[in-house]
This record gives sequence, C-alpha cells and structure tokens, in this order.
Amino acid sequence: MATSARRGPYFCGIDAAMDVVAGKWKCLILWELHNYGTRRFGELRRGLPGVSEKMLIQHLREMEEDGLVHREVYREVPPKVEYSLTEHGVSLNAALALLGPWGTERMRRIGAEKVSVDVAATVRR
Amino acid sequence: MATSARRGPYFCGIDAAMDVVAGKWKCLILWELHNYGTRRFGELRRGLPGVSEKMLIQHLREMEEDGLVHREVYREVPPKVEYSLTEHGVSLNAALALLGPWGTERMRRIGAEKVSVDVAATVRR
DNA sequence: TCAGGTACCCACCTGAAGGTAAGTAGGCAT
DNA sequence: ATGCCTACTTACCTTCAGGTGGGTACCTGA
Repeated sequence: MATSARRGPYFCGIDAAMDVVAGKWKCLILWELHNYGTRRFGELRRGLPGVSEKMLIQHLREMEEDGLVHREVYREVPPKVEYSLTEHGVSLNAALALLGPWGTERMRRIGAEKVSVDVAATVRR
Repeated sequence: MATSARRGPYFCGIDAAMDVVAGKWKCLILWELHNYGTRRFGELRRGLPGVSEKMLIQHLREMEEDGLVHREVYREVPPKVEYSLTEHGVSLNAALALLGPWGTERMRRIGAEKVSVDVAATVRR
C-alpha cells in the first residue's frame, strides 16, 4: 500500500532504505526540501511539475511518519504549512547524493531528456 | 511498464538512477551479483527467497538492457547461464552502498525484522 | 519409463499505486 | 455576492507491477 508501506522484513539495509523512498515523487521531495530548506505545500507542488495534490500529500504524510520530514502548521487564514527535512531526512539525502552523478552520467549515455520549464508548463495545464 | 521503463524525461540524476533500480528485486540482484561476482540463474533464485521466476527474469532482462548486468550463455545441456555486473552495474552498486548503513540504522530504530533463513524456507515452500 | 534438473516462455489475474475531479473552510479583494 | 486563495479530503477510476500456474526442450540417473 502507499499509505503504510511494508516496514520489513528486509533483506538488508539497502532494502530498508529503498522502502522509504519507494514512491514516484519521494526522492524529488527530498531533493526539493534539501535545496530550499523549508517549503510550503504550494511551493512544493509548483516545484514538482506533474505531481497531483493527492500524491504530494500522501507522500508527505508517509515521509513524516517515516521521520524524514517535519511538518509545521501555522494557524492562519489562508492556511500555511511548512515542510522541512528532519535529521534523518538530511542523512538519507546525503546517502542518496552519490546517485546523482551516476544518474546524470547515465542520462548523458542514453541521451535522456531533462524535465524542462516548458515541459513543466505543458504538464501543469 | 516493467518491461521497458520510462527512460526520461528525468528531473535530475537521482531520478534517473532510481529509475533503473525501480523494481522489487533489482537492488537485491545488484547486491547478490556484487557479493558473488558471477551467479547462475538458479543460484540467484535461491539466493533471493520469495522471488518468482518471472520477476527474476524480467528484472535481469531489464538490467541487461540498462547495461547493468552481463549475461553469458553456455550452450550446454542442461542449460547454463551466468550473470555478472558490468562496469556500470559496479559503479551503481558503489553509489548505492551508502544507503546500506542508513537503512540498517533505520531498521534498528524501528525494530524491523530481517529476512531470515527460516522465513526464506517458509516463503519458498 | 518416468521423475528431475536446467533456464526459460506464456496467459491470466489481482491488488495497489497513482490519476482525476470534485468538495471543504475561512477570510480577502473586486 | 461572487470568485479566489490556502491546504487539504474524498470518491472513483485506470493502469500496471507483480504473482500464479501452467508449458517447453533436452539430457541424466533410477
């Protein structure tokens, strides 16, 4: 299920780590929060072109439950909620970081496209 | 699809790397091949308790297509096929390695079980 | 002669991941 | 008074990853 993952039994540490980043947007959310430090819900949504509100919330909730993300609610109108990485989120992101260069190199090899602002605009409409 | 993944457009390198390891057993296959260097189909199947033959083949084929795995066929009877990591597979595994300690730490935190030989035997039957 | 081992292929099915589109609350600007 | 902004929630629907259970070819040993 997406709402509550397996939480083991795991074959090894990598297996356990992959479990919490399994989800179409989780790595991107991690990355986005790492880059900006703190982001509001709407900022995240706009920063991840193509994501649906449902999936974004679902993923954020799971990541909060997994202790990766901190959620700060400001009781205002209009509502304001800020998301940021916890200590565990930061360390996971650091562990994930090595995949970046590898993936970039792979994109170069196979000539894969990158999601551009244009694509983003297209997707969003 | 499982048979031919998205191959972009990607948001970033991590996204591209995650794409090739997306699949229930891919990380484990990578790890298994890393540990043993070379493994036959049946050895892999027995080494990953719970995997179905269909998924194992499907994943191996995709990983071969992605240039992570090398497939060596020996024209004998009974058939013999050996799998091993390519250069790209090795480097990906190295990039993935950092996730190991993180996941192990997480397993300790949440008290997750590890797949044991007993579980393996149970699953296999 | 018949089960057993190898490395597969194929068709069918289910469950869950993710998408779509609507609704909610309260205040603000037009 | 109507619509817009926020951050959601809910219901419904589609898609597809993965599981199940069969079949294949060929040889070996009992």
